[in-house]
Amino acid sequence: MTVNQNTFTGEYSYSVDSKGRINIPAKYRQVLSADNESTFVITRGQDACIWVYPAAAWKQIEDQLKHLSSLKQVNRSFVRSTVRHAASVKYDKQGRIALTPYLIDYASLENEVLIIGMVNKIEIWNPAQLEKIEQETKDINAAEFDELANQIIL
Amino acid sequence: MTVNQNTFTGEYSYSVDSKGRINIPAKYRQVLSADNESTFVITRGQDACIWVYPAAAWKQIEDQLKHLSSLKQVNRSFVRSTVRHAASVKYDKQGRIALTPYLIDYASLENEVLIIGMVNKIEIWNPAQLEKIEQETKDINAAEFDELANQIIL
DNA sequence: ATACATTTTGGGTAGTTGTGGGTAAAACTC
DNA sequence: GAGTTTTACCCACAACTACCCAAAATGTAT
Repeated sequence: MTVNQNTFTGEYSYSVDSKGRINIPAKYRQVLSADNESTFVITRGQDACIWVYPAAAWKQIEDQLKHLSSLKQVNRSFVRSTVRHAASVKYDKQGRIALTPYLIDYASLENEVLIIGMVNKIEIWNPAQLEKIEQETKDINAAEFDELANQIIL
Repeated sequence: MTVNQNTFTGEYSYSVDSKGRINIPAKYRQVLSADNESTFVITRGQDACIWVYPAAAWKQIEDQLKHLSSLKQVNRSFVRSTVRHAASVKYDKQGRIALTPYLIDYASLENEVLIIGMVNKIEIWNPAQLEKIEQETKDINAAEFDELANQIIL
């Protein structure tokens, strides 16, 4: 295969149907490696959006969480908050996954949504929410982007 | 089977019936490996909740406890508090397990409960109790959360 | 521009799941 | 040992989910 597997870029405008389902763009399904078995893990994003991981990538996160001892209070809280809203979802013959009511509510999704490739994961946004956040953080980001220049060479 | 065995994620709102029974979410039963023979071990959680382990995983915990020397007072207390209220329970044809009166009381369970996947185990909460604990520990955790998040790349 | 193929969207149906409750066997009490 | 309580197992129903079919929309090639 010529393209990078499990690597997502670009932006798509899709819709959530009355059953809470959403189509995974065909391009993303095509780059998903076979070992994921058509399965993604959806979870609560750090921003007001839904994060979608290839199942195999999420497994690595789980494996790390398994090594945190539950005797520590912080560890328990951390594992709980990370995993609590995660769900493993397989896409159907039409390429759709079912979102959970909680995540739809958390991301304030209505009919129209924006699907954005974030390299190793995918984000699902309410377009209005994204616009709002971009506006709010515009000034702050400008300064910090300079810092990043040290880490990433574009 | 395609998904990760004995690995639990997500959150479910279920109910405890008048006989003290609670349904194990179908997703959790499906990922339980065959060697557990439909059996979980329920025990007192570190927080005010019930911990539910796959039977095979609990066996490993017991093995670890065996290696704690009983000469130390702390060890004796710890072993006692961990094992004392543990019960092995097999789920019925409808997928329900019976909780013990002690554990129902310990976790202050009423009709409505929250079942949370914690990767290698399951937690059963009174929603109000969880909310309370999360509030109490929010500030304490903030700093350590960041540390953990840096180690585990989401 | 037209025909063909792929992709997205909408909806129907059969099977699964969660919940309540009934009954018989087992355990416990006096 | 008889009566009472508890436990284990079974059936039934309502709500939900997964799966399938089909139409609409979009993209591609000639």
